[in-house]
Amino acid sequence: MAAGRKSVKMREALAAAHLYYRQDFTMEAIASELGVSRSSVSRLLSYARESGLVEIRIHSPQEARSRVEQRFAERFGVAAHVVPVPGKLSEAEQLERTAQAAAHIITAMVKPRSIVGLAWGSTMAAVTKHLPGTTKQGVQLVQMNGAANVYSTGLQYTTELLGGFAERLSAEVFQLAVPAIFDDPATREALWRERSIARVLDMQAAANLFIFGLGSRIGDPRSHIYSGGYLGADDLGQLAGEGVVGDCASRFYRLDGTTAGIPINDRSSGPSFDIVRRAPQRICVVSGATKRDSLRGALAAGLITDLVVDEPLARLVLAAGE
Amino acid sequence: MAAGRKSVKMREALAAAHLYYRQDFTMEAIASELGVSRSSVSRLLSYARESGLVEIRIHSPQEARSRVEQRFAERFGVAAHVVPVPGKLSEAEQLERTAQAAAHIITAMVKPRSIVGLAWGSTMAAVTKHLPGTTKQGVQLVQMNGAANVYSTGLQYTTELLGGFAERLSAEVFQLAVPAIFDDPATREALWRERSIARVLDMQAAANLFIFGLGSRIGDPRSHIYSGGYLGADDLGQLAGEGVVGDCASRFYRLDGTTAGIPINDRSSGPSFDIVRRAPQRICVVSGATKRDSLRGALAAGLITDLVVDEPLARLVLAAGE
DNA sequence: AAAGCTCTTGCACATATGTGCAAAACTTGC
DNA sequence: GCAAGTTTTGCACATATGTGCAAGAGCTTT
Repeated sequence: MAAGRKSVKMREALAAAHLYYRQDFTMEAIASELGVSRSSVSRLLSYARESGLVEIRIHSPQEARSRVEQRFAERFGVAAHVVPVPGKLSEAEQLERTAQAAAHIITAMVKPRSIVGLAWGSTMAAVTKHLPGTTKQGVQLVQMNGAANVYSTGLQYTTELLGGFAERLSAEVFQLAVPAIFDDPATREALWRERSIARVLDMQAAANLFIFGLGSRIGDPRSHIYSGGYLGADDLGQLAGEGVVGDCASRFYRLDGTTAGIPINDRSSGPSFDIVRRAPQRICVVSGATKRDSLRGALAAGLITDLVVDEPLARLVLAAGE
Repeated sequence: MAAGRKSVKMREALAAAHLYYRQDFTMEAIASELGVSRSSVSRLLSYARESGLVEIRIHSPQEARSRVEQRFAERFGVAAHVVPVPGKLSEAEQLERTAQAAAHIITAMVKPRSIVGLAWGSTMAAVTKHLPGTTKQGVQLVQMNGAANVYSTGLQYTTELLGGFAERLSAEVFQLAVPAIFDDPATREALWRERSIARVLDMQAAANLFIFGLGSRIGDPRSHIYSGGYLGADDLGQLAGEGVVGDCASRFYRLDGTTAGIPINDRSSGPSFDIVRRAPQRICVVSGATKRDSLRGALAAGLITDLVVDEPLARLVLAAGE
């Protein structure tokens, strides 16, 4: 009986965790108490941590909040979590660290029965890798923007991404199997009337937590949307002409946060910013200096309530606003 | 500047904790990143854990709740935390374990701006030793029952106990400097009208969390109240005659939870059970087989909402109720 | 400014912990 | 009921971590 085995493991892990973390037993002692080998105890404890049975949280007394975080609160009204990155680190390593911090912050913010909206993207993919497991009840996870493009349905990609996310949060998944950017706005309107799709859109509007990265400025090869066959050459020209600095869930915006008069948005599968702002908590994860203007625009648009950002980028944005 | 040093340490500990617990760095790596020696990092991390900067919590998914805990919920309507104790352990070691578990549960239940009522006793003394530090804001700690007796004012004892508790919770202390049991009920009435005392009594009534152990059956040398000069020989005879099985904050009760007609209660410094039951959460910590009937009585009196108990005692109580 | 004190640091060592590997236990499919 | 496949276990080793001690830094007192 597979389920039985699992629950035995869980109980043992729980017992081991108690003895180890609460009573400061050595693994050796736990081993003899549980009647298994020391290495099994080591593995049980790993399991307990990874599966979320044991949660380690770090409290920052507010005096310890960094200057930078305070200034984000004052200037933009967002709760910033600034991730320090030491010395010279590649952009990829910076992203990893930021994603790791974000994963824990997200886990702490998802409550039982939350409806969580998730915009796919490379940042979110990085976050997923670091999410610890939890045992929250009744969480629902909604995909915010489509991922199909000229070359692929994106199903593989989003299924993996959302699936990873959902597994860690033990959530139910609602996928949005449509193109990221439609060729014809009328197609979107038609699909949006399909009940199977409309149900997902309703859940988006009801989300109480929205988690997203930001597309960076045009031409950045690391943002999927600009390089993955989602946009034609004429589209890119149009975005440049309108002064677009980034996107959030496939919706494009300018440095001042406005979206009006950017035709591509009429073909986007992502939610309008009014829908986004309906969610009470909106966590943005963003890393890397190239995202400076994306972040400035998203802040101007009021998309963000909670920001996870690497320190250099945070400083850049503060400096740019002066 | 002492404050400055402390806050530097805190920031470093926080940074180290992030790198260690979030990013899985080795202490060696953290050391080179922070520019200190590896052993300092080890010490910083200890500090972070002890000071409550890092909190380790253990979640029990309810399927993992033990049979015993479920039966406590069904039979008595209390949330029991059963502490397993392996094989043969002395009563003192059992108490230590139970106290250690209780310390963590208590820490998790104290919220910012809580008013916490605390009944002194040997169980609480054991709990105090294991309380981790926290940085909660605006917690107030109220002594529920006096501790003076024929030989001592009890000030030393309660100051240490409450002080230890308060320090870990960064709470403000309200002591009740009166005898545990008055010789003359009129003295109590008079004192109770003193404004300095009345203020403490008001706080007791306003407590939202009440934490207490239980006095065990008469004659048990481990319960202070029966051996510390609090009660005369005639008092003890009276308690026995009335079928008293234990006390909570110096108030005595019978196996069925009743208190009516026990004259000593009129001279007790502790709160009436009606006052106790006013607190929405009432945590009882109790360990050791001799407390069986004390616990049964306290359960019958409805004093308990959350119970921390060692497994053998829990089983005894369940068996006795059948 | 020196002496005396306390608190912190790094070193070196003793333990404690993580992990690849082969054997064992257990599952599954026939 | 057996064989192939999968998972779990303990062993042995390599690392990682905790801690007593002596030296150093920082602060206080004279």
